Amino acid sequence: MGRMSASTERPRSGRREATRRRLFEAAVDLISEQGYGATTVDEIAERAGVAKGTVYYNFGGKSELYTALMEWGVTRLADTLKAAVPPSASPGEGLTAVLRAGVVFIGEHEALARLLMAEAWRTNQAWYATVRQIRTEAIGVISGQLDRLAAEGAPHPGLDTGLAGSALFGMVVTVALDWRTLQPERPVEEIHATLAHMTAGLVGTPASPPKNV
Amino acid sequence: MGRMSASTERPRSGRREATRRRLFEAAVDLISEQGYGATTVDEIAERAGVAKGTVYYNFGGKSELYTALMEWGVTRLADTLKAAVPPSASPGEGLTAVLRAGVVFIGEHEALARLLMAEAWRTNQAWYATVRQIRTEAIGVISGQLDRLAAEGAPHPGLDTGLAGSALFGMVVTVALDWRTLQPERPVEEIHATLAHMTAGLVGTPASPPKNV
DNA sequence: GAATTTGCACTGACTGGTCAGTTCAAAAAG
DNA sequence: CTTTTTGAACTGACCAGTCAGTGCAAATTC
Repeated sequence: MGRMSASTERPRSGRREATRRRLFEAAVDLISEQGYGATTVDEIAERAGVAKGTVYYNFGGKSELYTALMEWGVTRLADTLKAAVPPSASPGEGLTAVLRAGVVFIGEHEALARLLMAEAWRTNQAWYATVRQIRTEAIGVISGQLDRLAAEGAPHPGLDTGLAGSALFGMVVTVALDWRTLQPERPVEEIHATLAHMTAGLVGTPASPPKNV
Repeated sequence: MGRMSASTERPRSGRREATRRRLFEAAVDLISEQGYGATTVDEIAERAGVAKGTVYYNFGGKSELYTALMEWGVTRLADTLKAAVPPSASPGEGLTAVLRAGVVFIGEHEALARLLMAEAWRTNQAWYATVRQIRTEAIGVISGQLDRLAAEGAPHPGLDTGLAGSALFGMVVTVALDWRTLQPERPVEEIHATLAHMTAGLVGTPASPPKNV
């Protein structure tokens, strides 16, 4: 009658969790560089400092590792974006905050961002549904701010906020990756300033008075 | 020693050219769906209606075929964008025209666009330099219009047009692929209208807020 | 509290299939 | 005659996935 280790609880030692994370990190680096097909399980295991069998023990197979990796990564992104909007923020401030958070996140998780852009479009892969769903979640955070803007009677009431959200998402990721790739020494602020310039028309900045339509 | 003809191209027999194009088209479809690593040379040859040996006769190997394919594809995109701007167009019109051309191109060459997005960020591959260079060319067409806008004293004179060009590029590709993937039945005009909405602030449209179609 | 059991987490040599690339004789096209 | 394509057989490297075995800490028993 010792401790009843209920089936629901597993705070065991955290070892497994740590192993998984090391595998994720190794896989993100390698796959973002080489692509999924060109990256071998042996490589991933070696980089993670783990035996090959461990991959199969933890995930069941290469593609399952990859699916889990995507889920892990995109969830982190979505959570970061969600957390970036203070509840008190105005719609315009909220949008700006989300975009900035996106740029910062990508600056810090470059490999993951490359992966997201590269593999998100492979419609017939096993992981496609997962990636798509969580990606939509991330975009939803952006679209949410756009909805609030629209509700307040922003410059463009007829805007398709879903599509516009995905547009801004693509814009942020592309700009951020170009930044990391071509001019990594530039400060984040400059990147974000450019994005702010470009979305000024949407927000209807007081600086450049919106000409009402 | 075989003689090297001075010209880089050898259009002598149209047959070879036709074979190459069929191989390109087959390869684009298959690789965009499955990825490079998962697509076999046998598959490509079969889809193209050609013998396996023909691939090796024409390209020398799988990776060379792929590099040539990339070059072929990205060049077509860049050329299309360049051709989309009428010499007489105002900067604002020019920008709108380029964005529309991008959306249309992607609508018509979906597989190619997927492939381009997937491989554009794989910095250490053999074909990276090629893709990057021509991608820059494509973005340059957009940035060129932005430069003209800036010269005319558009709303945001301090804008980094290079970065902004890549932002718009990413926006167009992302929106267009989302469109093809999630709501392919929507007419192009709606997609383009959303983009026009979003760039209205850049162009500083005094008289042409795009009407809903 | 020592001895034993349980089972989780991990290991790494091994296997069986897959596929890029080779080769070449011969047919078709030009 | 030359260029291009065919088709099929062959090889050898490579790699996803397997599985019998190790180590270890907590739980259980005596």
